[in-house]
Amino acid sequence: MARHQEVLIALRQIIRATDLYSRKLSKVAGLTAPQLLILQAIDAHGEMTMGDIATEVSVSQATVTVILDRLEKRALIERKRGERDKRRVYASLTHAGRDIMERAPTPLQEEFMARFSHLEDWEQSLILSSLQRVAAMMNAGDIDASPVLDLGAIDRAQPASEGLRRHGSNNHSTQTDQK
Amino acid sequence: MARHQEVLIALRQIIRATDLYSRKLSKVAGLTAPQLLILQAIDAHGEMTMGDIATEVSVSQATVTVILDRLEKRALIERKRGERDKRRVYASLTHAGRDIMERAPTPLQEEFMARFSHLEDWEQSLILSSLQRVAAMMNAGDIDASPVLDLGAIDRAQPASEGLRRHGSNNHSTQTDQK
DNA sequence: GCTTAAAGTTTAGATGTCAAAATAGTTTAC
DNA sequence: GTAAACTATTTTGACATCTAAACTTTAAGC
Repeated sequence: MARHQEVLIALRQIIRATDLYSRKLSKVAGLTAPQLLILQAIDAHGEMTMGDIATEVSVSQATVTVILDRLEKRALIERKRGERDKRRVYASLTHAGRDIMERAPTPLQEEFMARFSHLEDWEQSLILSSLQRVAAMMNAGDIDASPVLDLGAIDRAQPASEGLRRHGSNNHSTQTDQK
Repeated sequence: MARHQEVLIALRQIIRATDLYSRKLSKVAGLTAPQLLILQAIDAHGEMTMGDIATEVSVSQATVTVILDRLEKRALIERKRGERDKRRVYASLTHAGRDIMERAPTPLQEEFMARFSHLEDWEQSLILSSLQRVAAMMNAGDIDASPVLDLGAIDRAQPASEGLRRHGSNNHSTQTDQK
C-alpha cells in the first residue's frame, strides 16, 4: 500500500477514535469534547466573546454559537450583551458550569494519556513534533516560505499552533468572510 | 504548556484541516472525502455490502447507509439486494460513479501530499509510524498486550491498520450492538 | 410449521461542523 | 448627520457521524 494511503488510514482512525471518545465522554460526564474545551477556555480566560472562543479552540464562530446555545440551555454558561459595544456577546461560566467542568475527565482519552505518558521523553517529543508537522503541512495554504520543510524541524518541537496562526490569511481563520 | 495539551491542539488542527479540505473537495469535485473514500473502496473491491464498506473505511454502518443514500440519489452507485441472502445489500459503482471518482483529486490534501512526498524517506516513515502509534494508543481499548508500547516500534512502520483490526473485539467494530 | 434468536440494514435523534446569508450595531466619509 | 463600509453574532442549510431502536430476512429449535 502506498504510504500516503497509510497516512490517510491512520488519520481516519485517529479522527474516529477522537469522535468516539467524545461521545463516551458525553455519557460519562454529560459533556462532549468540544463542549468541555469551550468551558475550559472560558474558565481560563474569564468572559469571552464568541470570536475569542472560536479562535481559541479552533472552530468557526457558527459552531461556537451552536455549542453555546446548548450549554446555555443547560445553564452551564451565561451570555451577556456587551454594554460598550452591543454587537459583542460575552459568555461566562455559571456555578453549575464550573462545577461540571471540574468534575469532567480530560478531553483527550485517558487511556491515550496514560500510554503517552509512559513513553520515554524523547518519544513523546517525537510524536508531538510529528503531529505538529502534519498539522503544519495541512494548513500549509498560508505558509509563505517553507520553514517546516527543513529537516532540523523535526526535533525542535516548537509550538506550531502559534506559528500557524500568525499567518492568518484565510485558511482556517474562522471569520475570514471574504464574500 | 503541558505536552499532552500540545498534542491535543495539534490533533484538533489536523482534524479541522481534514474537515475543511473535505468541504473544499466537495466544491471542486462534487464529492466529500468520505464519499470519495467509499467510492474508491467499492471500485477496488467490486460489489460490497454495507458492513464491508463500514469496516473498510472505518465508519459505522449507519454512516455508510446515509452516504450511500446520497450517492445513490445522484446515480453514482447502485444497490442490489442479495439473492441468496436477502438481508444483504450490495453496492456497486455506476458508470457515472466511476467517472466522477476518477476525475476527483485525492482525499488527502494535495498540498499535504506534495509536501509529504518532498520529505526524505526516513522522515515519511517517522511521521507515518507516529500517526500509527497515536492511532494505536487511542484504539487501545482492545489491544491485549502492548506491543505498540515497546520502543523499537517507532521505526518499524509496520501497517498498524491491519494489526488493529485483527483484535476486533468491540471498540470500533461498527456493529457491536450489545443491547 | 411456528416461534425465537441472530444478522444485516435502515431509520430516528443528537452533535459537531462549516460557509453563506441575514441581522444588528459601529465607524468612517463626505 | 446620514449613507456606506465594516464587524460581531446568529440563522440557515448541508454534511458526516454516532448510538439505539426498528425492521426485514434467515436460520434454528421444538
